Amino acid sequence: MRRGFFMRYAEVAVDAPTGRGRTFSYAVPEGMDLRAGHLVEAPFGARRVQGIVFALADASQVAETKEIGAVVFEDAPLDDTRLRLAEWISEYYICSLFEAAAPMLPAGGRARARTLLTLADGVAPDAADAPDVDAPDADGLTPFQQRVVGYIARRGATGAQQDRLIRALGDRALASVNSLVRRGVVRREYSLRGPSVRHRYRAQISIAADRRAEVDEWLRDGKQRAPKQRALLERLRDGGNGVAMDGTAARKEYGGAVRALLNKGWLAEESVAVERDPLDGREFSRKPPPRLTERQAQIAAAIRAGLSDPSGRRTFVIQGVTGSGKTEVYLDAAQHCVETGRRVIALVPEIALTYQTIERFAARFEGRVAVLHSGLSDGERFDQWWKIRRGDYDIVIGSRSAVFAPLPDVGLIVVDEEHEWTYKQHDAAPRYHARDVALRLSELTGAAVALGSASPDVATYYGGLRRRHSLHLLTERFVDGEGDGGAADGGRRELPPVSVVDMRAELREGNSDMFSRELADALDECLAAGNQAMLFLNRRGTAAYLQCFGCGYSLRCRRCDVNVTYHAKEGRFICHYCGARRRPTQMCPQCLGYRMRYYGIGTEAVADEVARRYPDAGVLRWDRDIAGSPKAHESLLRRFRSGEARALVGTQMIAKGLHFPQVTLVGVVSADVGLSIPDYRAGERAFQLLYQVAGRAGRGRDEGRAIVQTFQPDNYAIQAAAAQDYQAFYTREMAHRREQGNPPHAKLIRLLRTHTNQAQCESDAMDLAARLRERQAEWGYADVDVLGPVPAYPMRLRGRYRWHIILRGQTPRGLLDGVDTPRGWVVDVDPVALT
DNA sequence: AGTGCCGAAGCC
DNA sequence: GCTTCGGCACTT
Repeated sequence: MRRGFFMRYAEVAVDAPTGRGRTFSYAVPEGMDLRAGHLVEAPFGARRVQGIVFALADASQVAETKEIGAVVFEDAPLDDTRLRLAEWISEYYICSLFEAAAPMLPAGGRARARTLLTLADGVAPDAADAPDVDAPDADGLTPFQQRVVGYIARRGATGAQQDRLIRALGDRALASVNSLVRRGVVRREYSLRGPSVRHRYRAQISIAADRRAEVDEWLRDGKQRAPKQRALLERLRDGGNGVAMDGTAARKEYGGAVRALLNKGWLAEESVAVERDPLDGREFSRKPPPRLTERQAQIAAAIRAGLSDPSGRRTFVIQGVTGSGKTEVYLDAAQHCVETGRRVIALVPEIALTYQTIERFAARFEGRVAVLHSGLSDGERFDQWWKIRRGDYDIVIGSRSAVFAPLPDVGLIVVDEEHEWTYKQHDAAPRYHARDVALRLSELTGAAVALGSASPDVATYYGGLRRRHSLHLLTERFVDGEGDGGAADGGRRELPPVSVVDMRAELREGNSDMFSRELADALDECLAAGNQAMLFLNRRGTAAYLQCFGCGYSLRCRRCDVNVTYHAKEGRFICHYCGARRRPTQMCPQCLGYRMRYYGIGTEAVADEVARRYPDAGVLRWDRDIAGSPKAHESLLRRFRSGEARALVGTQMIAKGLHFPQVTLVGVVSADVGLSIPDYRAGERAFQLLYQVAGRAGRGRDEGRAIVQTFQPDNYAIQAAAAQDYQAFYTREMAHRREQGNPPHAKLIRLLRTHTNQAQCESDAMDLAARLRERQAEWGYADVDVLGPVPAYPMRLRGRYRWHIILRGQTPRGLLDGVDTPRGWVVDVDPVALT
């Protein structure tokens, strides 16, 4: 958009906790070339903050405006489509417009304002050296204010960051700081650092275009001295037209000759952006696209049709069992999309676990694929971002946040394993679901969306049955050498038989081992035959908890209201919520007796047990403790695939997307973890996990089997997973959802209050719930339930108490219209878990 | 998020 | 009648 004479004002979403959709008017300085989508810096109150220009206008909201301070990147990071998308996110997920747009900025582009605190001149830091003394000192500071001064004093001349101080000393430290600043004891300063990442440039020299003739003539005349200048010029000339050399290298080699020629004007030097590309130099084996099966071809044709007719339904749900070749369908659709001149975003739940999928995209579209993942350096991500925006790639593949990639002309969005919970961001605003953002992006751009899963989210499947989406089944499963199926020349394969073992019966009959007799026998047989086995358990560590046999006390985290899990290798108890470590204790801290016992098992214990029983099998453990980085993943993957290790013990990580042809036995050591948590989606979660785990067996030439151990053999989710029957699960689950009025029959919004003080937390939650109920009565929102407040689980996390209110109904959002989120509250729309 | 303002509570 | 604290509205 060109800024006309009248466009003297900009509507800017500032990086401050404003209400949803809100912008502030700023004057555009004379001569500033400002457009919608620009990232700017602007004064806001006493501070300077970043902002995003959403519109230019010839009038302002207020009489007096301040001026935009600076434009951060010359090119506007957000295009019109993304501005509209941010508006929707702000409204739908109830967050500020800036928060909504922030994930669409180039990596490292967002610069947080920092508040620095220093002691004012003349304040003796030693006045606060004894922070725990109760009596007020000569300065008249309260003991707590002394602690604050002490904290700042310890940071010295550099100053203390206010947000860190508040994290260290608690919320009330802010009030003390305010009072200390007012009294002149503490000085407060603000800083807004620029983006942490910039384009990397290198100097490049070449013969100046307009002096070429002169240079040629000088070189022809063989008599001149200055041999270095001559050598450099000859090299640049003979390299062909417009040949250039790196400036630094040239100076190193030719010394002063460079400077001399630049001064003479015969050489030109310019800055060229250096590209940092993580896939550069990696090779992918390129295979011709396989012939699609009849079923795959039908689905591919439907998507192709959807790609060329954006007026029809263009969301395609592909329910395909593990190994049925969904990826081939994605690849075909992607190819068609690229051939028609549009681009593709492919989302995968977790890069490290879906590396095979990425490799297949990279191989099919060599050199045209950008991979976005957390393992990249900021610089790599930054450069990728701008290249994607320029249209240098046809395909962007990445996890959740890749849905915000600045790809021009998006024609297709693939969401692989669409049911995965990692697609929902729950820990920071915007609390978006990447699949739902993709659907919205599709509405804005006309792009088609392919949602693939073996066990779709019941809400997605419901959308398919209601014909909101186009629903397709891929039921045949194929044996193949490598990758996620699809080879038409492979043989058909039935799903592996799954048996459910009742662990209560096992106990009654005197077997208290972690393995039932059936699983133990199957392991013997599998390993003796030289095959591989995978054992699954949804808990890391060795023992689930340590409890006193005398008084019932169990060892808990100091900052969270949960038991801590024992990790034998480290010899420590670890809190799985905050990571805090505790030493083991033999004496009960409560009754001072010596009867502490270890209860429950984790992956570490299972791996140890397998290693004890089968010393020669080679046991690998695969969970978050082991596989922290993508490198570690790859190395584990290689060791298991090569057959060097024949047993793999792990958490849900091993259930996802990986393909091991030699695995003939999958054992679920305990299917029960997480099944009894108070969450309406517990059943769905258990089903998805078990369904996937069981599907891991028998993907090669040998038959496979799966054994599920459980204390709840009658649970519908476990039974349906064992029967590998999605329909059965769906029917039962939907009946429950309907009965209880839960999604997809209603929408949920979760309001979470956290506070270091338990009573304050609870009473704030009570107050808000009461206000909402009043509002509900007044406005007549009879179809919205205000549930709670109740303590969230865990009730305390990282030292903060947690209470929440759940809004449930057809339009729960209406109750929050015009309500700004109070401080200390988190709003989560469509929460993925109610814990 | 930071800040100024206002009323309530604390202090002499 | 004075100061301090905590909640609240405003920032363009």
